[in-house]
Amino acid sequence: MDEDEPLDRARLDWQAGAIFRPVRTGNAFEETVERLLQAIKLGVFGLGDRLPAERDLAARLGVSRETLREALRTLQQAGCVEPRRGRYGGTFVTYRMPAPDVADLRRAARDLGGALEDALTYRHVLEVGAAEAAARRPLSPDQRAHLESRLTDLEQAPQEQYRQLDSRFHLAIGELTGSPTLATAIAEARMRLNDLLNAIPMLDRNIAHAADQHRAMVRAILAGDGDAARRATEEHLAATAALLRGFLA
Amino acid sequence: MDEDEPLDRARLDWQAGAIFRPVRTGNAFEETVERLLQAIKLGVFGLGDRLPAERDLAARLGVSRETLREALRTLQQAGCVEPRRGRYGGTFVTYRMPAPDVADLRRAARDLGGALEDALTYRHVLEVGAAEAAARRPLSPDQRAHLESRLTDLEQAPQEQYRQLDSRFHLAIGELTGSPTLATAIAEARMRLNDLLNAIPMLDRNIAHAADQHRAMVRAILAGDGDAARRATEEHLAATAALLRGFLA
DNA sequence: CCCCAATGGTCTGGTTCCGGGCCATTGAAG
DNA sequence: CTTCAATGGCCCGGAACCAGACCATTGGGG
Repeated sequence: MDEDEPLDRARLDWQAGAIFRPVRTGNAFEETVERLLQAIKLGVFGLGDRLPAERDLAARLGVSRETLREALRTLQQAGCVEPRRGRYGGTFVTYRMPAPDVADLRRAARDLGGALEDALTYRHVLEVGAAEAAARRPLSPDQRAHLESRLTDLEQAPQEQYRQLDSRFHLAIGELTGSPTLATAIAEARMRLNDLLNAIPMLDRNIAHAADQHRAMVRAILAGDGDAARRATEEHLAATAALLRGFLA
Repeated sequence: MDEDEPLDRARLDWQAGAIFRPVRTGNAFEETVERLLQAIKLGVFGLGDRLPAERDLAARLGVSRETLREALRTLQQAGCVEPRRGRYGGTFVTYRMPAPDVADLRRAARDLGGALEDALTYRHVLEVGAAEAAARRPLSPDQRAHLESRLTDLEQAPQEQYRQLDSRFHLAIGELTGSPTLATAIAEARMRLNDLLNAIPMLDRNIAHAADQHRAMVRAILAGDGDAARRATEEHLAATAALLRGFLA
């Protein structure tokens, strides 16, 4: 046994995490809270927007209405959301993004721990690959217009909404790949880094730099130039990652 | 409202699938069966291998022992697995891969439906990105040896085990990125295509071609040449995808 | 002014799932 | 030969979760 154990251990560690990872991540309630919170923080729903009706939302999330309501109640108590009754009522977003704070950033990074490099690698592979895939795809006029509109939304964004519109821009590229799975994975990767990205102070110089890179990405994608799209995205993500590491150092 | 509705719909469809996807996919039992079956089909556990003990496995899968046992019972009835009691007992794999069959392939593809292109895109982005990421990373002697050993295992594989060792080779590249999330995603992407890939008849010519590509990938990764790793992987995946589409046409 | 449809708010019965304890079986070690 | 530890086999009480029905509130349309 003393000779076989190390081999078995190695074999399991090898990819036990990849195959034998948990089937169910904790309880449905917590998962639902997290999902809604991220939807709001990613800017899918902005301040004052109405969430889908409870019955509808519960069905989309594959969770019972009771569980969803418990999650909404939690968000309400946290001041993120506010229910209104009656016809044309609903659940409305009241969340306002807190001002960036380097202390928050360091704390968030500490919480992530070793998962930071993991998340950065994951995001890099997904977003670079998605940009290239989108560029190599024939895009409809609607799709082209949609991408450009996301870009102009972002460029005209008031500082308060910048992060959320930035997320929406990047998620839009994922959508253009035509692979729902890929789009979902990009959203998930971004969710993991979201608290970190949101905590980065916004300097005019960095925003201007990012805007150039965003434009380069869009140009390459619309031109159908996969290599250029990949390079532009690599550059953009590298800049963001460097910025992040800078504030953490 | 008649004017806002279309917008709301579009807004939701936009990425409702990405953010508001189901929190829980069906019941724990079915999910567990699927996971175990895929672990076996991906070759993580070969014929005659012993699975981790029930208590251990249940903990890894984040599921109760009863639920796991129900899943194992199902696999046993399907002839995939066989329990043995007593110390040094356990649950042993009895699954043998069925011979490739084009009819199976077409049926599996029909079951996937439109998700086929989705899965292929997803896999392409992940595996190409992973190969590049692995190449750009400093690899320990152990890691280099591990990759080479996976390659030689594959090259010396008896036909019966070829598919499973092929999966293990590709998953090993994911591991080399140092990103558990990425490795997991690669495993998941491969799982989706697994039934399809397993149903492809194995022709000597194709296997020889694949072997060349595998060697090129390993060479590039070990040489730290990210561009070459990416190109070699792109070529390999394109060939596989073309083969697949060929049998479906 | 009244009605109605859509929404959030509440309750209940039933199912799944979990946590943990206990038993039965087996083969290696002493 | 006996002991013992690790394993699969079994069972139960409680918690989580679900499906669905019903109530309360609201604002627009008739």
